[in-house]
Amino acid sequence: MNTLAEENYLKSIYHLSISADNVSTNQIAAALNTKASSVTDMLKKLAEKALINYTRYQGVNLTPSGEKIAINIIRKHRLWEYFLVEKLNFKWDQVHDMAEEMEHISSAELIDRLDEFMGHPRHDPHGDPIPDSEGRFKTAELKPVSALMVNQCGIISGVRDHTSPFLQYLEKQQLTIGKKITITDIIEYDHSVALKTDTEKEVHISREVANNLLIAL
Amino acid sequence: MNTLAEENYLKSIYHLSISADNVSTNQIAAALNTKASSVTDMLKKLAEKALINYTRYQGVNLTPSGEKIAINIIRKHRLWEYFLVEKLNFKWDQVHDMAEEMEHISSAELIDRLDEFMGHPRHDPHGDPIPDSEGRFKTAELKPVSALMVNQCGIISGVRDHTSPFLQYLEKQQLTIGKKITITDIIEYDHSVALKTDTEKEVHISREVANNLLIAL
DNA sequence: TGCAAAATTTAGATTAGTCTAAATTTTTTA
DNA sequence: TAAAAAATTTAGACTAATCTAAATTTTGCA
Repeated sequence: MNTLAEENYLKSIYHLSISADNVSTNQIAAALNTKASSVTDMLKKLAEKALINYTRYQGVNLTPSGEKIAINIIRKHRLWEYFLVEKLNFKWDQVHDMAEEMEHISSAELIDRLDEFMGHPRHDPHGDPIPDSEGRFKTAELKPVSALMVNQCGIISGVRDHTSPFLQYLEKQQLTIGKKITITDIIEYDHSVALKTDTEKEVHISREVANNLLIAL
Repeated sequence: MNTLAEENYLKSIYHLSISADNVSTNQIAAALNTKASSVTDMLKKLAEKALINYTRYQGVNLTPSGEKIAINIIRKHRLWEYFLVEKLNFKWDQVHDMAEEMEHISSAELIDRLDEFMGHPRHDPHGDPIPDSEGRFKTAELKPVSALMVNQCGIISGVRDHTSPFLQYLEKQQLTIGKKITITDIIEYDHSVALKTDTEKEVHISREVANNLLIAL
């Protein structure tokens, strides 16, 4: 198997690959809170193991086997997050660090049984899709609230920012996964958005929040 | 916090301390499948951290803070084993290696909630007591079946051997935790034991099995 | 298009944990 | 009770992962 460090690199490369074809050394260093020189060393090792395609100075991308490993770690992370929230009653802003440790538990049998125990959930507490045991999953077409127009409505289905402060703020405003919202006004001046929930609650959110809150139409 | 290696050393020292006051370098090396020289190095580090009392050539024992850490790891191990058997339907002979990884998940809050989720179980699937969040637990006074006399009865409450083959054998003979048994005969020649379960099933076990099967009277 | 800035890699160290082989201490036993 | 055997420690080396500082390559913009 792979070391903990290797797994974390693969996971980071996977996440960074979403928005770019090739991932740079510095991007990885920033994501993992480490130095570029350390990243270079590890990239050589991962390339040696054929988990990434790496050309000096040109950035990297995952090979199919590297991607498979990355997706499996993400599957484990999201299933454990679901477990922590649904079974152990943690809040959605509390579970990330714990899942960060638990995602490295190796047994595939364990994770498949956990999946079954929870009824094969499709999404983690933040709305991110949970890959199945074959690594398959579909990313829903989500839009930020900031992309909607007045009177449009949709269901809160994901977040772009997974940090505690943001999640706690959403929780306080009752803007949680599954809630239906309707845009009531868009303030030209600062691009902030007024909206109401299905319980007729009126909420006013900043442009930044509207950008990080994702909607399924 | 402590590293994974440190935690494993403390746990091993704790387990070995049950049957001896001081634990030797070689005993630890055998338990951890490593070399005596590696153990010496680690003992110096643990002594430096005041987790063990160590005098060169004289073996070691845990300090109160070392013992506290060891018991906490054992608590986590046993709670996860219980989870795996009771919630994920693993057999009692399948869970050791998984729990060996899971015992290093650090969050105390997580383990306390897991404990609560499962209704504060007192014993793991092998009958071993689960320490509470303060590290308290009582070891029941258990006797090996080999210490009983004909017509004595008792409840199967623990095992001395935790290996898969032994546990699988017991399972096949329906000699599992909680079963009530009565000694029907003791064969002088080889010290093997005949017994019957509460379902009137007759079983004949070797001296070795009788030694490793523990009973509460 | 050529040079400065930014990004990346290399070189050389460091730390944790491990190992083998040699040296030392303790224990056993003749 | 002294030598042999066993246990333990020390010395020196190795691997994984990291770091800083210096060297190299790429990029971008004047």
